[in-house]
Amino acid sequence: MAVSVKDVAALARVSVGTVSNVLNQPDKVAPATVSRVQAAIDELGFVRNDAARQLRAGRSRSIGLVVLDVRNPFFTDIARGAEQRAAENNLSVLLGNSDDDASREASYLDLFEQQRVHGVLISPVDDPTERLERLREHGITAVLVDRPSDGSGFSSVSVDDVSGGYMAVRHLLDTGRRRIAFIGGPDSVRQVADRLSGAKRAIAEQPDASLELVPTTALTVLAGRAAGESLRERASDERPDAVFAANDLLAVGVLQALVMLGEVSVPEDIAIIGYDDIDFSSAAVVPLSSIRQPSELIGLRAVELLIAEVSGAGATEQIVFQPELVVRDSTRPRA
Amino acid sequence: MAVSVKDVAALARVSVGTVSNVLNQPDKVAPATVSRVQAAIDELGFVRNDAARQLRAGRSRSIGLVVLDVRNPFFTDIARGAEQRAAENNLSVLLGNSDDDASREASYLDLFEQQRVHGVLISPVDDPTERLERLREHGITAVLVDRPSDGSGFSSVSVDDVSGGYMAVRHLLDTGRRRIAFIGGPDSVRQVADRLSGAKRAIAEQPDASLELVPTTALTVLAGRAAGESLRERASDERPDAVFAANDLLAVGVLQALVMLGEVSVPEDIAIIGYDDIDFSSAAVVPLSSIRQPSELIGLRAVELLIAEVSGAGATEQIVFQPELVVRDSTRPRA
DNA sequence: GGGAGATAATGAATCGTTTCAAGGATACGT
DNA sequence: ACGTATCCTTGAAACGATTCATTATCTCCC
Repeated sequence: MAVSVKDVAALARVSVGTVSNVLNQPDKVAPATVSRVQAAIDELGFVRNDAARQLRAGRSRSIGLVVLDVRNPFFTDIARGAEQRAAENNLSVLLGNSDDDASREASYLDLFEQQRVHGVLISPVDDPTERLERLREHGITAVLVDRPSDGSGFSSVSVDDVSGGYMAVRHLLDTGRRRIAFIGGPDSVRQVADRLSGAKRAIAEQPDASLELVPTTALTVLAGRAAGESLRERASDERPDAVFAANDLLAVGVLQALVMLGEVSVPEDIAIIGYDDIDFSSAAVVPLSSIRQPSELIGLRAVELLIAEVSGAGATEQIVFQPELVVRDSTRPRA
Repeated sequence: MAVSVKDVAALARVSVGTVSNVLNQPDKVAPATVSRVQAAIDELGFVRNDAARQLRAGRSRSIGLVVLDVRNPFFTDIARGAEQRAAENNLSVLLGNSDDDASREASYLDLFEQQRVHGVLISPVDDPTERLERLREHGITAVLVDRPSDGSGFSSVSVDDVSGGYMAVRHLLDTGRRRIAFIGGPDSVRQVADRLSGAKRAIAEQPDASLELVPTTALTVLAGRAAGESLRERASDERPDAVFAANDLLAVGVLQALVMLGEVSVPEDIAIIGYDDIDFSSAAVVPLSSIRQPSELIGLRAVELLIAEVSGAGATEQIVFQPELVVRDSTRPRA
């Protein structure tokens, strides 16, 4: 049933070595032979066995990508960027979804290690240094995505989340808000912690402003809705006058909860700003202000760094993008 | 650098066969030996080489999944479902994104074939029968996802799109609309054609109703926005009074375009219903009515069918789910 | 004490490809 | 006619795990 180079070689009456050469370096083979072998390949419907190639090569032509949440368009955009650049280099991308769960993340890394992938791109849940060093010892390079490498000796492509957090809250303050709520969590997610820290810095510059923390257990629409409901249930004078959500999914959820029953209006009563600027932000009930990150570019660059590190001198590099404020209706100043 | 079973065997002073047995059937090995081998594995940091295993096994433990659009939450939900059931069976899922492009789809299938995947789940761009039959000849089973198999002899898990299209338009008619526009395309996408055909059937039941086609080139927010703008630019008496968009992404785009400038109001001037009921539908400018499909369940079932077909008698099975109407503000009847 | 039976461990063969040293054929220049 | 350079092709070794027929060791019982 399975057709191998041997069968092709037999039919074309050449050696297996020649078949392999036709496949990999046709210019080393006489034209007549090439076409004879090609004909045999077509006739038998031969398809290369990747496992055997990889075994010989010692490494696969796939890149493993582990993201925190496939349902977040920010990450699928990164994946698209990565995939594009990978394809240009004749590589493919294996997409793994850790769902913020360290054990799922670990099992993907195990899988990738067993597969002897070309390299790994990862937006880690916790501090991955130790695990990634083991990968490196085994000859697998890793590039951090959406997370700086903090001198841990890995290449990384990230966006300055502290600065993004600062921009978001600075914008809220500039438009006259003073009682800010930060909605996000868990803290263990680095991006959340950084955005919060930027937010705090902005608050510190404004003596009459205050920052309240509303923790969530996940960065999803659902968690946002829950947080939003907790705000809506408060007496109106105990509500914040602005919300900075740690990402757009949360912001969408918060928005939904606040506006649904018509008690609270956005942005009149409460302004909202999110993070990531996913496509849907502009299509929300009230178009959402947000902090934009160059997501596809992150994926592209990450693959580039990976390829450079694998094939080149092995030098690491850190890239940090600056985010960008996108203002929409949800943070319109009060009349 | 690379640690193989040989090294482990040497350190534990057993044969390679025994190491393999410890890995795969520890109960066949004396407890003392197991722990000695385990110790050696830990000390050396041995990691199995998947390529070698697969080569021997003749087939990998991955399932290839090709979807039409990773950015569409409907498909990532399917992927999540598939991944979950796969993981329970000690399989992993490779996610490929065809982006409605037949050549991308083909190159993923080539890749999966070279990888000798365990099986393929595919939501195909065109008619994949021929290609999938070649896969089958090579011993790779395929299950169609979000598409009935039409007697082509493959298992499939789909949702009755004709019925969904009918439900959508029937609902619009029931709420008093008569000049319906169907926005969607390209026709070559089977789901679009089926939903349209259901829509036509509903129209046929209502003599005073009319259906207009507004073709799009893709099923994305962007394409929807373009279509929506073309409607907005018309004189108000030439606009339809309801829109049925072939999926929610389109619907969101249409909504954006119509409502943005405030000229057209939804649902007063134009009602909108989408398809898929993605999370964002309920959070749109005007919460969108939609046709809900059990997306995660589709992924789960597809993997189940695949596993059954691969390991069992090879019998195929077709599953067809019925969609469900979800009514929200965007189709509220006019006062 | 010897044979039957159970239990463990062995090691060579195998999967399908790539690589590479070696060999063979051909043409060319002298 | 001979040496040499050029161009193709060959065939065996290697990658690393699994399998399985075989051998080794031990137990138990008559």
